[in-house]
Amino acid sequence: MKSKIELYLGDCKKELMKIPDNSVDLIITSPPYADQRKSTYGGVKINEYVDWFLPISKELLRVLKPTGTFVLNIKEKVVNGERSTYVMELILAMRKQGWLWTEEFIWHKKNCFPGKWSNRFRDAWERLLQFNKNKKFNMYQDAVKIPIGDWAKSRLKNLSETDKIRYNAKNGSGFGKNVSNWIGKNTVYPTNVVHLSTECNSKNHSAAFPKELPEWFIRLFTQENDTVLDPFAGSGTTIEVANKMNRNAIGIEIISEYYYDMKRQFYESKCDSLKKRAKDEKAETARCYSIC
Amino acid sequence: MKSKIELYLGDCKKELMKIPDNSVDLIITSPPYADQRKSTYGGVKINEYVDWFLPISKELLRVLKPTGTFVLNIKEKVVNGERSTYVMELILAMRKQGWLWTEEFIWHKKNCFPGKWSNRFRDAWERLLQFNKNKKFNMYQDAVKIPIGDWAKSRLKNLSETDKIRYNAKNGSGFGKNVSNWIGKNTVYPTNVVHLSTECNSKNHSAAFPKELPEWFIRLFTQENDTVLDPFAGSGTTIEVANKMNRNAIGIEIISEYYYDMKRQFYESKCDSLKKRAKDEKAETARCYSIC
DNA sequence: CTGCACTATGAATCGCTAA
DNA sequence: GTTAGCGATTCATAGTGCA
Repeated sequence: MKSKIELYLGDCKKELMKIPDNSVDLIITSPPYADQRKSTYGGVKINEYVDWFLPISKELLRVLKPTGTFVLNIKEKVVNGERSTYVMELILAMRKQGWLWTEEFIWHKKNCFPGKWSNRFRDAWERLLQFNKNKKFNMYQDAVKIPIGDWAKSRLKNLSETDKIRYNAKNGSGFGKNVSNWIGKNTVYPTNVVHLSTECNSKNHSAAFPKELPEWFIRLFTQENDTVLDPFAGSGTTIEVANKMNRNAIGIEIISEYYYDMKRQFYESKCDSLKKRAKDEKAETARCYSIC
Repeated sequence: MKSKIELYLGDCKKELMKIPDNSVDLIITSPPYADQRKSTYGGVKINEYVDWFLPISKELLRVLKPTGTFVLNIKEKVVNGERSTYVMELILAMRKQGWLWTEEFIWHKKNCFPGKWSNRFRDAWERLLQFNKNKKFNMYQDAVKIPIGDWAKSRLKNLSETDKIRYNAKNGSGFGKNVSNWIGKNTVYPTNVVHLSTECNSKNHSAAFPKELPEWFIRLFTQENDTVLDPFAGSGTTIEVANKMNRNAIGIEIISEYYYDMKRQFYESKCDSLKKRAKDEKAETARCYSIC
């Protein structure tokens, strides 16, 4: 089964209406932040941001499967020397709308934007807000396990007698451990702090969304042939990653330049792979060209 | 000039009234989180938390100098599968009270609490909310610069693959115990993500945060002989650090056991230092003992 | 005094059972 | 219905003691 790509050109509030109820497994997106990227998106004003986003999140709530997850990458900007509060207000409003605010992951940016100000340091993190429809949702934790820390190598080399049996914490918390369970273990589960670099090679689009970010959440919250939606697709990072991971991808983009860039990109890559296959199989390449 | 320690036993809402207006340069504290530490602090209920805290923050606003800073360490817990929203509601309420919410630092905990659940990962971060009275406040950024350059570069070059995955940007976020050693070397300003371990002391009461945390903010927001206040002093980590850094320290603690522990601790250390000095100067030690 | 082995434990969370 | 208590689960770090 081949995974599909669907692209829509237009305002996502309207385009989302074309998507059926309960059909998407993961929504992951980085909407235009308030009052930023004015030159491209026209800029949503800070005090209008919540009102602007709520109709969209309402549609997202409709199209998401009950077991699905919505990951919202956002960070409030500084206004008049203060962090503005629209993100917090948005969370409160979305909960009233019916969303569950399950978790807040932190994206710790390794190489954050340079700069120096007298009253603040560089901003090295963004919010990755996890919303769900139900308390029960799909999560595939084993898909994102990471290598165990170096401490384990020396720690697990020689086990004491107490290590081999269950050790119960003395503080009465009921917490204990059995270190010997860790023998042979090479990987552990990550935490809610995601630690990635920003990408410098972003093309025209100003969003610095490294591929690893959607990749991590796609692995965590979907399986193959599931459907991933990015209602602010931009240059199409999420769509590209989802497709490579054999997930069906739906992208909506309001700016026609980005939309056509995506079309070209995914056509071309599809074309390339057809060409390659055709060559490999020594089949006629003409058919490929006619498709492209 | 010798730095002073003032300790108060009692509810900080009342004890704060003894402190004059505009007299404190830095407030740094970690109040009991909602519904946590029940065994010691009785536990403040989530839906009463904002109402409980606002009278305290009102007093804090009064005692803080116009150029001063308030750093609040807090993190919301999970309730019914959702992150609770009381911290966000507190921020919104404190802004109405007159506070400026200048910044949110992230404390990325190196050794977070273990555990495994089907629907979430371990929580590895806490909020460090920075509030101010005015847009202009004292900030001594040079005091917290961290090293970069040949040392960091060569260190980074030789990382193994697993190290690369797990590497926690020492160049952007960490800060060590001997920052003074690095003066003269290549240094860079840190970011708004701080990366520290929780402390694993085997003392009677667990310190809420590692010494490096108040140390960092005291360096960043105060100079010698400034005044640091911790209205939830607990075992006295902040007080101890402030005193060692030659800042005047004010601590308030409601639990008499902790209060008397602090008294004893700071008496003893004062006594120890007097003893030492007396020995060094070959003066009579009897005077010291009479003080203790 | 350095290095290694080993101990202790930390603002946790979920699901079940009992009242 | 609702709440309160208990068992199970888990990783990385600092501190201590000894060679």
